Amino acid sequence: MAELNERKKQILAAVVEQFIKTGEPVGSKELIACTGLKVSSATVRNDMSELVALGYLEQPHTSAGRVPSQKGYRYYVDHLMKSREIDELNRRLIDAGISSAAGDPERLITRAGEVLADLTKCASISKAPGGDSMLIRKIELVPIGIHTAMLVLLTSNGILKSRLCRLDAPLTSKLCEEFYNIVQAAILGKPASEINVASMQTVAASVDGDSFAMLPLMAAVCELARSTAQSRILLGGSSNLLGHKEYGAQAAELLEFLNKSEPITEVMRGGARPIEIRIGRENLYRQLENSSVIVAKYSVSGDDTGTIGVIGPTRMDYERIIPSVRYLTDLVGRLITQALEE
Amino acid sequence: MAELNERKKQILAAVVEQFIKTGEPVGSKELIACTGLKVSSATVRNDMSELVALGYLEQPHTSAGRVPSQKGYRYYVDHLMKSREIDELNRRLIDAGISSAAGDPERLITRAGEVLADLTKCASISKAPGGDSMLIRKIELVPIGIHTAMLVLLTSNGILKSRLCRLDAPLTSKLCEEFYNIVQAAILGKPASEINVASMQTVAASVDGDSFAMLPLMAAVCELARSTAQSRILLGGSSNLLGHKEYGAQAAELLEFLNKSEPITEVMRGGARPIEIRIGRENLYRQLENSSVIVAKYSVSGDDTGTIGVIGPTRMDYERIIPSVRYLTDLVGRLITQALEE
DNA sequence: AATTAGCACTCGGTGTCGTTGAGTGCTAAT
DNA sequence: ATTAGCACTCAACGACACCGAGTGCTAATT
Repeated sequence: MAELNERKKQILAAVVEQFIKTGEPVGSKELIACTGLKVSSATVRNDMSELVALGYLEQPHTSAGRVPSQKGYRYYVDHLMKSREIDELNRRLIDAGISSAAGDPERLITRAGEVLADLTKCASISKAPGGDSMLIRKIELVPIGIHTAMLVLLTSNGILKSRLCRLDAPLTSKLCEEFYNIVQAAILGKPASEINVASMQTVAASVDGDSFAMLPLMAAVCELARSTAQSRILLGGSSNLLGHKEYGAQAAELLEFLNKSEPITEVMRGGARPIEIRIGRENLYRQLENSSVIVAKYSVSGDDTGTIGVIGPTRMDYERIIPSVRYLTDLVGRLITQALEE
Repeated sequence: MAELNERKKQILAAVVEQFIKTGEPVGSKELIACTGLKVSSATVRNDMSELVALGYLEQPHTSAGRVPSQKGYRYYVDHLMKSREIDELNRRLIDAGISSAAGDPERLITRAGEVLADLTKCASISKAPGGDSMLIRKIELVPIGIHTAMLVLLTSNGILKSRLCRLDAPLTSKLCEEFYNIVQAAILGKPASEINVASMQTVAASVDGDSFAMLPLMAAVCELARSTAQSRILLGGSSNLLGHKEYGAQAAELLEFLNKSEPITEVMRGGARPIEIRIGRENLYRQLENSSVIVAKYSVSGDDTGTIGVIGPTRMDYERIIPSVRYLTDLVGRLITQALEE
C-alpha cells in the first residue's frame, strides 16, 4: 500500500473528524477553515481527489464534498486517531454511573450497559461473565410453604439466579436432605452448561427415595442452570439509534436485527484481541453494513469471560468511544474480581 | 348526544374496520364494496357527511375519503365492536406462550409481555405484582465467603430478588444472628415500600452489637426492597412500533418517551375499572396523541396488584387486542395466585 | 515539480406549474 | 328519503427551470 504523505494524512483525519461532527460531506474550503492548513483549496482538492482514487474517501456525487469510506475510517482508527486515553469527563461519568452497583456482578453489567449507551448515544451490548469456565458454586433450597420453595443458584463468577418452584408433593425435610445430596454429588463444581434434564434424570434415578417428588425441583434447577449458562445478552439504549439521521428507515430493520439473540451472540464473539473494532462491512451481517461495532472483553480473576460494547453508525465518535469502552471493561473486570475475592 | 340510526352505525363500524385494515382513508364506493350495503354511494356520502358533522369521522382533505376520529374510535370500541370474546387461535398462542413460565411469578410477567407484544405487533408494558399490599415475606442471608454473602428477598406476591453483598468485616455467625434478629423485628411483614435507609439506621442503632459491620447488609436489604417496591415496568416489543407506517418520524420520539420510567408509571396507573382503554388524546401525554393504550389489571389472591397492557397506534386492531389483553391478565392472575397458594 | 488562481461544469435540492384522478358536495329528478 | 349526474377540490406526481456548493481542469506562478 502506497504510504500517504503528511498532508494527506492530515486531510484524511480532518475529513473523518469533520464528517463525524457534522454528518455532511466536507468540501475543500470547509476543510481549510477547520484545519487551518496553509494551502489553497485547489491543493486540497487535488489531494482529496487522490484519496478518493486510493479508496480512503468517497464522493456521494460529483458536485458534493467527500465522505470517509470504510477503508478511510479504518485507516483513521488504526493510524490517525489522536487520543487513545479516556478523557477526564468520560472517566468520571463512568465511575459515577456504576459505583452504585459495585457489589453485585449482574447489576454491575446491567448498569455498565446503561452507562455506556448514555455516554455514547449508541446501543450497548453487554454480556455477563459466562462461558465454560463458569462453575456452579452454590445451590440453596429455601422452603416457603408446604408446596412451594425457592431455589437460588450461584456461579463461580458471581451470577445469581433465583426462582420459585411449586411442588406436587409436600416439601419434607427428608426431601430437602435428598435434594442437597444430589446437588452435592452431581451439580456443585460442574460447569453450568453441563446441567441439563437428561443428565439430571439419571442422577435422580440413582438416588433412592421419592424421585417423583424430586422432579419439579430438578427441573427448576436445570432451568436455572440453563438460563445462567446461556447468559443473556443485554441490549441497552437501542432507542438511541433512532436519533441518528443516517439510519432513517433502516433503523427499524436494525432494531429488529438487534433484538434477535442468535446474530447478536455472533456479533459479540470476539477474536483473540482484547478489543475488537469492526467497521461497516467488516461485520458479517448485511444489517450492520452501515454500523460499527466496538466490543471489548473483560476478565474475571484472569479468565476471559464477559463482553461489553457498543453498536452505532459507522459515523460514530471513535476517538471518544474506543477509550471509553476500553476503560469500562477494565473497570468492570476489576470490580467483579474484587467482589468475588475472599 | 343524538343517537345514530342503524345504517350510520353500520357505516361508522365499516369505516373504522376498513381503516384499521388498510390504513388508507375510505371512500364511499369502497365502503359499499366492503359492506354489501344496498344503497348508492351518494347515500353513503350523505351519511358520512353527517358523521363528520357529528365528529365521528374526519376528512384529511376535501377530496379524500374518511378516517375515524378519536370520538369515532371511542364509539366503535364502546358500542359497535362485535367480538368481545378472545378467539381460539389467540387463546392458544397465549396459553402456549406462557405455559413454560407458570411456576415463577416474575418470569410469568416477563413472558406475558413478550407474548402480548408478539401477538399484537405493538409494544407491551407489564408490571409485576406490587403496590402497598406487597409485604416482605422472607429474607435469607447465605454466607459465600468470609467477606461475601448473598441476600435473597421474597415478597408476599412471589417476587424474588437476590444480590451479592460484600462486607468490610468478616461474616461471623454472631453477625448473622444479629442480622436475623433485626430482620425479624423490623422488616418481615412490613410493606416493601416502607423499608428505606433512614428507617433502617434507627433500627440498626437500637440493636446492640457491631452496627458498623451490619451496615453493608442493611444497605443491601434496603436496595433490594427499594428495587422490589418500585417494581420495574417491563417494556416489550418496542421495535414493533417502528413497523407501523403512521408513526414515521415520530417513532423515535415515542420510543424515547416509553423508555422513561416516570411517565410510563403514570400511563399504567389505571382507574377503578379492570380494563382501561385510552384512545389518542385521552392519554394525558402529548407523545401519545397518536397512540392508544390498553391496560388491564390482574389480581393475585384477590388484591389488585399488577398491570399488563399494550401501546400501539390509534389505528390498532381493537377487536382482536382487547379480548387478548383481558384474557391474558386473567390468566396471569390465576397462575400467580395458584403458584403462591399453600 | 508543486502550488494556485480562475473558470466552466456537474448535479442534487428546491420551487413552480400543469395534469391527473379519486372522491366529494350539491342539485334536481325519482 | 334516495339516487343519478355533474362540477369542483385538492393531494400526488412528473416535468422543468434555477440555484449554488463543490468539483476538475488548465494555465500561470513560485
